Amino acid sequence: MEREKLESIKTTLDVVCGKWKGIILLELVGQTLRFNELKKKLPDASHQTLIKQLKELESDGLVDRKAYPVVPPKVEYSLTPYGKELEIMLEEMAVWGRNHRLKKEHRETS
Amino acid sequence: MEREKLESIKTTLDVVCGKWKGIILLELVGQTLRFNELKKKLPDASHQTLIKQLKELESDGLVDRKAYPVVPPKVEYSLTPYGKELEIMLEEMAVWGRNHRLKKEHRETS
DNA sequence: CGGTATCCAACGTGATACTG
DNA sequence: CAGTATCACGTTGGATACCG
Repeated sequence: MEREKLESIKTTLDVVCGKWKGIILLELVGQTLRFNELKKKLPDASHQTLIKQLKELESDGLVDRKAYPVVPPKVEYSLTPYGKELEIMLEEMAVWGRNHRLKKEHRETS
Repeated sequence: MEREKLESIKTTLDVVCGKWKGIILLELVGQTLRFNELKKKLPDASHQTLIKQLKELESDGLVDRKAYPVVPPKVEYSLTPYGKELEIMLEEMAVWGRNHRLKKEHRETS
């Protein structure tokens, strides 16, 4: 197995492996959301965990943060062109995860 | 965004997000390895961290563990048919991760 | 050779309170 | 509304030592 491939996988996992990052990215596919809208979609994520993860995603170049100089503040998050390239991978993850849960249920009821 | 899709992504991340899991899975694509062989391929992973992660992957149904009743012990790890379905996703992760690193280097040298 | 048992440090997540 | 600061806590990964 080529060394570079291994590194690439680690890199991807590093970027995507926050408790809510996969979901954040998926929510942002195809739409721009304000912080509060995003928060409503992730009711189980705490306020500043969400902020932290958004900041990490931003500094990794996946998410674009646009702050409007108004009162009260308004901040919009969206995917960068680059973050959009993750969509294929997210789809694959969704497909596999669905099967995994079905299989798990099957194991537990058999 | 459909609720089920979000759950599916979380499920997948739960399974794949160990420090070495992605790499372990990738190494096992297409080949069966003994514990020691695997260990040699992951020189930076500690002995029982590796064991822990293998156990988790096993209980998640991704990895098959085959122990031969011989002395000294011989244990072989391989992907289950089910684990093999991850291959597509791993490939996508490798592709994206490669781009990510290239972009990062570009940012840092510009 | 492969695995277990403890114990510990580091990190990620979350609760709460406060700011502009 | 969005973000920061501080602190507490659980989980994860790793070091060490020991077993079959």
